[in-house]
Amino acid sequence: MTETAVGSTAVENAAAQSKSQQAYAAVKARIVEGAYTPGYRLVLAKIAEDLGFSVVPVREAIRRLEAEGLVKFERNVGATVSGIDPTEYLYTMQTLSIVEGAATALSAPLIDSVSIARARAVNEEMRECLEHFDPVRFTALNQDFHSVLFEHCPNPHILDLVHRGWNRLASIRSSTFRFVPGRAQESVREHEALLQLIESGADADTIEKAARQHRASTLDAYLAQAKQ
Amino acid sequence: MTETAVGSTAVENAAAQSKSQQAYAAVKARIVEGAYTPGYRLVLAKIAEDLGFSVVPVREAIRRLEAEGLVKFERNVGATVSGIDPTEYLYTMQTLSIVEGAATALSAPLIDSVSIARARAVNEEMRECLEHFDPVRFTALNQDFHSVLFEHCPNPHILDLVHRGWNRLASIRSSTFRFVPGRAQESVREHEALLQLIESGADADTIEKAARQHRASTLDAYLAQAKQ
DNA sequence: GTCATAGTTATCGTATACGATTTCGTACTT
DNA sequence: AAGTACGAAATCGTATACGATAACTATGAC
Repeated sequence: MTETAVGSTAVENAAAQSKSQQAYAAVKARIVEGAYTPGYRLVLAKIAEDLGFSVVPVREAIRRLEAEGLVKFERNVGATVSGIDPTEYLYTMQTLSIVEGAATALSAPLIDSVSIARARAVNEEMRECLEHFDPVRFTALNQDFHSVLFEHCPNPHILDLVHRGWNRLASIRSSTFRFVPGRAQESVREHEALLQLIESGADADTIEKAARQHRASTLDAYLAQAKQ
Repeated sequence: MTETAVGSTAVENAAAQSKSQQAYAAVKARIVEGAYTPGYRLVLAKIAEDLGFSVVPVREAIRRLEAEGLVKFERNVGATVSGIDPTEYLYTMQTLSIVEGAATALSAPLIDSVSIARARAVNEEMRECLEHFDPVRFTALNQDFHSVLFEHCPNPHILDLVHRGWNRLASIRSSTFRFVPGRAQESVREHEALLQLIESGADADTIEKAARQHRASTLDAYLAQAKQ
């Protein structure tokens, strides 16, 4: 756990990968880790040289990242790590609130008490992170928390959408969007409340609303701050 | 309206497109129109020859289609139009019900009476299609109906997810999944009910549930039939 | 007759090469 | 001094080429 890049295709374990896949994983990792920040110019020839192979597989990798929204690829101009745009952030968060809400509701009936306990442990760690002020770890743990809940999610498509959203948010990590004061504490509290709802066997609709609101609240906190 | 391939990037108007984009549009169109049916083997060299250019842009196009789920691309084996799998159908429909539900709820407050009237007209055409038994046109009109409702959707990301779902369904059009007896009539009725909800200014949650159920019912009808 | 194995063919994956386009810098004009 | 026009450098887009891999076919053994 606590990996950086999220998604089924992120790191296929073997060495028997195509260079195209390797390039995809490498560039994606750099974006998600923050080595390539938004606006960063992705020069194909340079990346190819860095990785030690030609531009063709790199192009394919970039195209794939483009399809996932992590990269903007403009004809005859080049590729850049995509956007800080507040509007884009709003879109992403709103979409995430919907797909996370659905994923949580669909997963809830399938979560056993062991998973609940693990999720609770992760949430405790998050609480500790707050004291030591470790936002990077906090974010990673936050993904872990929800990943535990989604472990038995019956719909991989929805899970994939969640992961895409997370990666997209990760790509803009160091920007102004994250970490509204006080929001993190609230987030930990909401996690606990969500766990109790799941434990109590609350109906799907209630759980979905709670999970959705959990994400939406972070967005609201940002919007409220941005307004000032 | 009543286009075949749906999505923002489907048909960039000019001739000044990259061959990669042309290839993408061409192959996508063939899939969505049903010329390439599921399982169809996409031989890169052959497609390249058909279109009159080399394999490199075709590969990029295929990669993009892969990212959208329309194509399965296996290393050293090749690309095929992706799947009829009932499970896949279930995933897609379930995901669609969620994103369409959200898109409808988000759009509802922004829909004016003119759009409502247009949607209603489309729905009337659908009713007529039922009498002449024109399922292809019915499906196209169905997309038109919802497209009218989504015209002012404030979140393009969600709209994009809707379009991807539609394209995915279109790619399996001629299979056993569509057109459960009686479902089409019900669908037309549900459209009218949905319009009345929107007109009456019902709250977001009610509209979302109705829109979600509209898609879910089609899935349920299929599942019930498949069980027999 | 069926299975295993070797050889052939088809197709993929990637490198290299080069024309096309954009961008940047410099010199020239007003 | 500011703006424009030209030229050079950087970078992209695509074609071609070829080694690598998998699928297919045919031949032989049991």
